Amino acid sequence: MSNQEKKLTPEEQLEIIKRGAVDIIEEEELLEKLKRGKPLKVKAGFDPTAPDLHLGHVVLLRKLRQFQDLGHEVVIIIGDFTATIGDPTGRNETRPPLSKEQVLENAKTYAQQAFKVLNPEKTRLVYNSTWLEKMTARDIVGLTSKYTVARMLEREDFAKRFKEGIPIYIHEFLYPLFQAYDSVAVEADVELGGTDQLFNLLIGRDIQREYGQEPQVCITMPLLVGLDGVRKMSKSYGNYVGITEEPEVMFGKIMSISDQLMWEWYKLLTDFSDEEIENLKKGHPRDAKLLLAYTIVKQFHGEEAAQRAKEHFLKTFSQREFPENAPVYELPEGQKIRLDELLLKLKLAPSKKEAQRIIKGGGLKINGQKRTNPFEEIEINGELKIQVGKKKFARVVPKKEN
RNA sequence: GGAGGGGUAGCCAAGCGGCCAAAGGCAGGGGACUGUAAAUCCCCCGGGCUCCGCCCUUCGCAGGUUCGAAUCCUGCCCCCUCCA
Repeated sequence: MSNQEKKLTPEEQLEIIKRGAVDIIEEEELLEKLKRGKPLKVKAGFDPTAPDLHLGHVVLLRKLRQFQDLGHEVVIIIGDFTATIGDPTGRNETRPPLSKEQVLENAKTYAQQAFKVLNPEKTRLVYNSTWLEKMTARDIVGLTSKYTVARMLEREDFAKRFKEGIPIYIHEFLYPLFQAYDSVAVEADVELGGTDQLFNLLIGRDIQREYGQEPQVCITMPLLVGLDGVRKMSKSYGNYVGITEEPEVMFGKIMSISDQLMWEWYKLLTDFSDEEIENLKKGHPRDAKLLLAYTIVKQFHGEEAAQRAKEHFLKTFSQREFPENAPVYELPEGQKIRLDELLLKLKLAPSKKEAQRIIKGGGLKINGQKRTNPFEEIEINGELKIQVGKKKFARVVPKKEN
């Protein structure tokens, strides 16, 4: 992504902003705002309950970065107030409210990660507790009196639950209102979110109007589908690629996505133009995927690391070489150990039972040789290159006794 | 406040006195095929024991009945629906 600021006409800016976006409400309003020539305040909210950003967040961050490159200001709202109250949906009971310290800590690492995409100089970080915590009961009543239950129930999720008699808690109505109030507090010109946020973003418009402000323009970005190819990328589904993950890991994860998904990722996570993508589609999908992985890893770890990760990948998986960076374990020379116990010890299996299953199933190779008897004993008297399945490796070296 | 339904392995969901470590599905793991893709096929999927068998822990929690309980009884906790 280029760093330089471009002076573009409002129409040209709009073209860039529209790229990849699902909804823009309203487009004319956005153009109007752009025409004024003043930097816009572009708001996006982040939930500081989990401190790790993944590629799903990056879709949004990239769009924000585009705004910055067009000369606008990004306001990141850290939802620390909501985080200390707990999860609104009531489904994840196991998400305990976070302490103030935790939230601040998370927010810090959050920002650090976000700045791998965003320009720090054009980013303002604000905590919504700053204003939400100061609200009195009277203020809250004031806020809630500006919206109706009927309108709340327009939200698909609420409507469905209402119809099916699944409980909706009162405070769940409060969350969208608080988020909307954030827009009032920062006087947002534009708010960005995932498509699942559309409803909440729209409430922001209404509430801003109620508070005498010009309504924000709402822009939604597609939700990035995760590694499983089905559900949206989320840490809790385990189908994510964290942006702080090791280059090799990141590369490998990206290589494992389906071909179908790959094109979506190209659109949402890279700067390749539509024509370039069309061209790639004509080649071998594997090569396109290698380029995708390389491009994304480069974004977060730099060119050199990306190159290294690619080579590592090719060696290990295409040429099936044993990776040099496999974890090394020392075991006393001469020790005899059963294969299932060895796997357990090397953390290549969660239990002895599982280790036995893997071995019986033909999933263990030692120095390139398949071993299928879990009860076989092996003597440690030389380096062992252990491979479990396709992805797990470890190296055992004998440790001489003194 | 009243009536009814339910809590089973990571999730969904059968089972309703022994043959239940508990059907089936999903997720997951291993193998084959490949491009560590998808699709497909095969195997596995609580833990432990050198293991064609045995032992331990598990069916909301705590007790009880029984030779024997996820299944029956009692109490408790939690969830849901309908009525008020």
